[in-house]
Amino acid sequence: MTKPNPSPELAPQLNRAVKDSKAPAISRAAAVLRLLGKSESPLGLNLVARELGLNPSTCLYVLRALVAEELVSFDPDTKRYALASGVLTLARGWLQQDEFSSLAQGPLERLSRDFGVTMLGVEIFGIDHIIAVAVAQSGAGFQLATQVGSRFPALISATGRCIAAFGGYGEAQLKARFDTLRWDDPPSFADWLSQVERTRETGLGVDEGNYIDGVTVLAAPVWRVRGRPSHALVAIGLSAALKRAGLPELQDALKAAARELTVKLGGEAG
Amino acid sequence: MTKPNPSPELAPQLNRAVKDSKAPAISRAAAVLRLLGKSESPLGLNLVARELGLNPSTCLYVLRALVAEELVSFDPDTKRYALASGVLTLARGWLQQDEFSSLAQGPLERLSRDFGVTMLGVEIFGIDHIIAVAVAQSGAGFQLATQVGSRFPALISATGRCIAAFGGYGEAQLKARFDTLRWDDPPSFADWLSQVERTRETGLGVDEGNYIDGVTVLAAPVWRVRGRPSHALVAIGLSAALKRAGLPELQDALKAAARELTVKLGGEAG
DNA sequence: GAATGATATTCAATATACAGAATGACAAAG
DNA sequence: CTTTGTCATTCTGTATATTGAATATCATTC
Repeated sequence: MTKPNPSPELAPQLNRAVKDSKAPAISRAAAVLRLLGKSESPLGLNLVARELGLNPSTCLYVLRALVAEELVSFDPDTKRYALASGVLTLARGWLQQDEFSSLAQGPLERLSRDFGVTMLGVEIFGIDHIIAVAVAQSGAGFQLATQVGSRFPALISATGRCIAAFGGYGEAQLKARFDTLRWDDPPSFADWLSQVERTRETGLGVDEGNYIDGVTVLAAPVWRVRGRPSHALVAIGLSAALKRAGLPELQDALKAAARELTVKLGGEAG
Repeated sequence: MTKPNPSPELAPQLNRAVKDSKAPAISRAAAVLRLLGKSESPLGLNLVARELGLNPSTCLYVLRALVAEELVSFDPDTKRYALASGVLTLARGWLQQDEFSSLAQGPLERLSRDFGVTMLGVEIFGIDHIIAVAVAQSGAGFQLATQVGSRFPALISATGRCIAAFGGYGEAQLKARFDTLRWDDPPSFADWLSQVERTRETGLGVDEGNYIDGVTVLAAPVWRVRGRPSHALVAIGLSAALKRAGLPELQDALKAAARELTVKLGGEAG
């Protein structure tokens, strides 16, 4: 007889992390922070505890400690917990240290302004995922808002073509990942592979409305070390607007910026 | 006989946090994250332990747990630890939830573009400090770079005039804080008070080269609830360039944007 | 190549963080 | 007004996270 399990839980993965760790409280704290970060609204103690499979008592102490560290805010009236701006201060420390994000910010803003597109600098974590580490919005017209810290599957959209083209992964491995992706208008694996091949030739990943309907995404790889790209520069704009703004010019400018960054980071393409 | 204390330490405050906490590991983890965030470069285990007054052994487990949670990165060759991009993902969760930062981003980008200035949205934490929670850079010309998460003393610069003007703090309290501030060109307390008075009349904080030589800063308060301002919109630009761009127009636009945000947040000035 | 000093890491005893039960606090339903 | 249910919080014994010493690893110097 197992216990009734009234709501879906993130417990299993957390339990694995807690087991064999010499500092389980930290795993729990991280899980709580992530849960609060995902949530739309502040959460009560029991909800957090249930969701993570924690003992409410333990969970209370975790939350109290996080509140004391100003990573979590607590509303005494509603007894609800939410992320506090302390997490921003941590993020700032990372941003300052990260060479890529520091170097990329300027070029991203220039491209964003010149072509009226949203620009991202992303860090590539193997074949698994990418994270937006620098953002520049055009400010004009529609905004395709993405925030720093946003996480995407590695093989999605234009960056995905770059990672597939230059990451040195086997076709079987790519296929397995590819099949898990969600697109507005999914390309066939064969089509996608030929686009990847094109990316290998041109040095530029292109996604024309596959990922998001009516939106064109371009991505140019950046190398910190030889081997596989560590980052990418990404341009995002409405397909119609991009044609007007001069797609070829943007493509060239994007590739040039990526090349320049690769040099500054001491890397080398290929 | 106390132990020799070869290097300055952050230990005391951490020890206080650890005492009486039911989750000391979390306090330690937070301290480690902050230390790594402040550091220019990756740090070794012993350095971290010494700086925080932790047992190296304990510190190792803390760092391992943080690495497992992808909040800290570890270079096996150099055995150095640094913040990892996981902290960005946490920050993103906060940004998404925070009503002010979501609502402010658009207006900030518009003002930044229209007037060629760096724009900040800051959250006010009483008389103690403020944190930049939204940033828009002009991209053109010199950049006065400030990152999301940056922390400043509450009473400094233009925002300081707003907080002093509308925070309802006593003069003695203000004086005490004021005396701790560092400016490029410090105003006298009397001068500063009269500027605060002006801010109370005009609804706009102005700092002309006090905080940073040659740089003018404007700040307009935003109210989430009646009482004292919860946030502010800040414009930063080279004094010379701002005069050319049309300072009065920027002042009006800034105040208008702040008023609009106050309404959207359901607040009320005063 | 041995010795020194600095690291990082493991290990075993013990102070204590944690789980579970019990108690308060509060709101909604009867 | 009482009951019922949910939620937050306190309390207590015990499994275990923490500690400090011991060990391992690696440069650096002699």
